[in-house]
Amino acid sequence: MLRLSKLTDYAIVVLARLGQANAAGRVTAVPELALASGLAEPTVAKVLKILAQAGLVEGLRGARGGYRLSRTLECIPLSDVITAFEGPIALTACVDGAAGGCESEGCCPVRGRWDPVNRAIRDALAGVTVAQLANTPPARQCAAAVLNF
Amino acid sequence: MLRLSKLTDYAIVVLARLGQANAAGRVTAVPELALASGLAEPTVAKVLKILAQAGLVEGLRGARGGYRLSRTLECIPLSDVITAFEGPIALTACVDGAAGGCESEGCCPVRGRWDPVNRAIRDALAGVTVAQLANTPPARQCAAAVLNF
DNA sequence: GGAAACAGGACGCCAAAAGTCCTATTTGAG
DNA sequence: CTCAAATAGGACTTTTGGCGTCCTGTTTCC
Repeated sequence: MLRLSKLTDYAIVVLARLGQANAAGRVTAVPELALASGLAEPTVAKVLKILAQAGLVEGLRGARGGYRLSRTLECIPLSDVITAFEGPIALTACVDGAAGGCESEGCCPVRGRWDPVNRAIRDALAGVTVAQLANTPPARQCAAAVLNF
Repeated sequence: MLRLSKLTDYAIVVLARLGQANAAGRVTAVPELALASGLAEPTVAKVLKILAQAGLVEGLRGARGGYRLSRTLECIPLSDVITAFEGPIALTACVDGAAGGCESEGCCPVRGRWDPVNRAIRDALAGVTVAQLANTPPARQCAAAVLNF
């Protein structure tokens, strides 16, 4: 439905919470984040693992461990979060170089013409930071194109 | 996955074919469209029914009936097609006035802040016409904002 | 009157998402 | 040195929604 998956949605919320806590220099663990976000612990854990694999957060193992932001929320564009959970941002499967996937590739009247559209969506999502989505008070701004908020 | 549904994808292809045929003043029926599109007849029929309900095409019943475009492809923005098949364009369920859907509504740190993002996506999709996606030779242009193609 | 074609809905299958859980590994504290 | 806390990684089950198909009714031309 042109909707983000729930995990992606959760990720934004979790990142927002992490931003609040980490701004105070603290490291936050899963139980605390789950409580603050109103989500189930296993779900939050799953979200954080994916965020860690994408390099958006840093996991600190061992007792007194937890998670920490790799960059400030101002430096995390929405497109990065979405890509981590949903893969490359493209409205159709037949993106640029993807050949062979479509059976009617030869006669498709829209072949190759989705690329500008996908680029527009990507640009729009790259122009919004997680900080703008969270209620984060304006901290130091990143060098990023900013959407007309 | 931030992907269009297959039906939406088919719809663009079918509209493109309809544009070619209708430019010659003809009315096209389901079997012919299915053949030209390389899709199964029941699928094409389903697509056309939805397009007709959305007012994008006009169904002519009875023998020698078929489908005809309600407007030229230049006047059909991509957003109209997507809305017909996927509902309102919004990345999250908690859009503007939608209250009560989210259980953690009260404490959500991103509450209400998705709206500008959704608007940006909508604008981007409204700026592309089906004619631009199809290989349609440039006909008379509609009064529509056009994406940087 | 009959055939061709759309209108509208209902049904079943399947794939992907979503949520949960288990085990291994790491690390700090006592 | 041992234990507990916490992440890493994967596997598994349930559920949801897309997708394709089909059936019945209605309309219209020949």
